[in-house]
Amino acid sequence: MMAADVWKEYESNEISHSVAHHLVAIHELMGDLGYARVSDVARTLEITRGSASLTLKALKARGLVLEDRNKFLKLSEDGRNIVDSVLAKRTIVHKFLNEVLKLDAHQAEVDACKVEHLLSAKTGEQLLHFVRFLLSDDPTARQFLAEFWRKLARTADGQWPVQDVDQLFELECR
Amino acid sequence: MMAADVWKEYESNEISHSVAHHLVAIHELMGDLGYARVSDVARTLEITRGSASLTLKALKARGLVLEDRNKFLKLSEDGRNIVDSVLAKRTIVHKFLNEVLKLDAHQAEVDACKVEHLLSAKTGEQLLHFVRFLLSDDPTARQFLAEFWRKLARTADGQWPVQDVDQLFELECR
DNA sequence: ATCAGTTGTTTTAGGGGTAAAACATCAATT
DNA sequence: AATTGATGTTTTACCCCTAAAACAACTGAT
Repeated sequence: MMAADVWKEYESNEISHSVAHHLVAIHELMGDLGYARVSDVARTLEITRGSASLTLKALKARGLVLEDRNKFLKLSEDGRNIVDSVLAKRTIVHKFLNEVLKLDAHQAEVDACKVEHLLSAKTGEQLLHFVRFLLSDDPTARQFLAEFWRKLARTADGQWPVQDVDQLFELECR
Repeated sequence: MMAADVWKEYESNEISHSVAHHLVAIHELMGDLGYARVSDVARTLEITRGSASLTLKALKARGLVLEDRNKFLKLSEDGRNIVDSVLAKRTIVHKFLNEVLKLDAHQAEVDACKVEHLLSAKTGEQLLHFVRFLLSDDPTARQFLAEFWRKLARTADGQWPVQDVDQLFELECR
């Protein structure tokens, strides 16, 4: 059985999906336009200015977003750190899903987007090491990937979701 | 830039974290006690009966949970399918994080719990194939894992989050 | 100087999820 | 029969996120 403190950590996540994307939007706008205002964030995320205004007000109060005398926004040091960790996880998860598991780019993007802000730093770090080695030119890695993809190509899909997991890994939970 | 229809899919997820755990709780209670009432679910999840009552009322309305004449709950066919897919993803993600990436069991449990209901079926399926082969007795897989773990052991941690990702994978987004 | 468009904000409202409290039912104990 | 405990529900309220609408302020064009 899963302890309640485990599943309840989900809601107590310091950084929500929405907040992550507001911060990333500011980061990208700074790169693209050189500035970021409430309207720019709203347009980027395709939400109303009112909604962006409220969320960004909260982020200013949390010290993740700073504001100009002229209402121009930028990330604080803390905000930048969050964006860095989120984008790093997004990148590595996308790479793993797309280039290793061979999911199409759109599905990889959607799934990476869903989990990027939820994975722990340690998980992101280990996944980075793993994917880095997996996609390196190390002959062991190359041979393994070639063999995996070969087997994958001959696998008939369709037995998902669960019966397989039970057979292959002795499962106590069913 | 990430299109808004991608990041907005998060909220439009058919099955929320909370709902997933209510359904799984019923599943587990059926296995443990042979029955599941509102109070049992509330006790399992460590939330109030009132909160569980409201959520489960919604799940009954959605046809995922069925109710006895005596207020005893059980999963519908749809509810069972959701539980199966969620538990399958939880299991395979946990196995990957713990047995491949060598995260400790608790961290693996927390991270798996956070993403289990968000991953697409296709991602779960591919991950299953991947982990199955990776942990099989195939010599290519065994050699690869041994080499990865050997390299991992000599890696000094701490360069997370992001500078590394940039160097290793030419990144357009920063 | 006026008018239109853009921008930022607040207010109001709704959905999801939760807690706290009040309430009604029911069963077992006395 | 009366009390106690467990159970299920509703109400109220709060937090997060969003939309819609109204409002104020600023900018630019005429």
